[in-house]
This record gives sequence, structure tokens and C-alpha cells, in this order.
Amino acid sequence: MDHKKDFFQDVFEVVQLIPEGRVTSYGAIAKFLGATRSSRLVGWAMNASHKNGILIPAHRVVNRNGMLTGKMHFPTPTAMQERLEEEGVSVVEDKIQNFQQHFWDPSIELKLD
DNA sequence: TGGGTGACCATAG
DNA sequence: ACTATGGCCACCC
Repeated sequence: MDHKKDFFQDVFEVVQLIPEGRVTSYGAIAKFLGATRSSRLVGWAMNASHKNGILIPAHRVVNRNGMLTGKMHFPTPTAMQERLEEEGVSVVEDKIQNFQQHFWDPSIELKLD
């Protein structure tokens, strides 16, 4: 029970706001939260969420190259890709096709006026 | 308590 | 163009 919200909790909230069929990167989330340098922590938060039983669309978060670097942490090796393709995002060789087209930048989409 | 870790990123060579 | 490396910092044991 912390007085201030955990960094992880902030990450979870942002991830939950990613629309279906869109994706973002660890760095973009970190930047939005004002910790550009802590992009690794975002990925770590994903892992922690799984551990805490928190359900978030973690499959919509990839690295800056659009590669499914986190797929190995899903229940099955293909779960992440399958989730994305269900939402209309093509993945070839663990890489999102037309990445920029699907990219959802919280710094822009959630911009405070 | 302190040090190692990591689903990353930017920069330098 | 690609590869190597250093920084980053909340969390875990």
C-alpha cells in the first residue's frame, strides 16, 4: 500500500488504453511517463503484471523495431503473434508489418491538450 | 542492505 | 549498413 502510485501501475494503465489493432513500444510508454531512460522497466512491468495476475494487452507492446521481443514470456511461443493477428496486425518472422501504421504513441494520443 | 537484473534505447565505432 | 557498448533505475532476493 504505497501512498504514491507505483511506476508499474502507471505502465499498466497506459497499456490498458492501447486500442485494439494498435501497438506501441516500451520506450514510448516510458517516455510518456517521463522516464525515457527506463524503457527496460516497462518491459519488466509486463513481467510483473503476469506475476501479479493483472491482465493487460501486453501483446500490443513491442520494441522500437516492431519486433515481438517479449513473445517468449507468453504462455506459448505463438500466443503474442496470434493475439495481434486476431486484431488485424500482421506479423512476419516476429516482426510487425506496417509497424508505423499501427503505432500508437501515448505521448500523442493521450496528450493533455 | 546492496548488488544484480532486464519483454530497451541511443550512440559510437 | 551493422555490431558493440553503456546507461538506465524500480524491483527482487
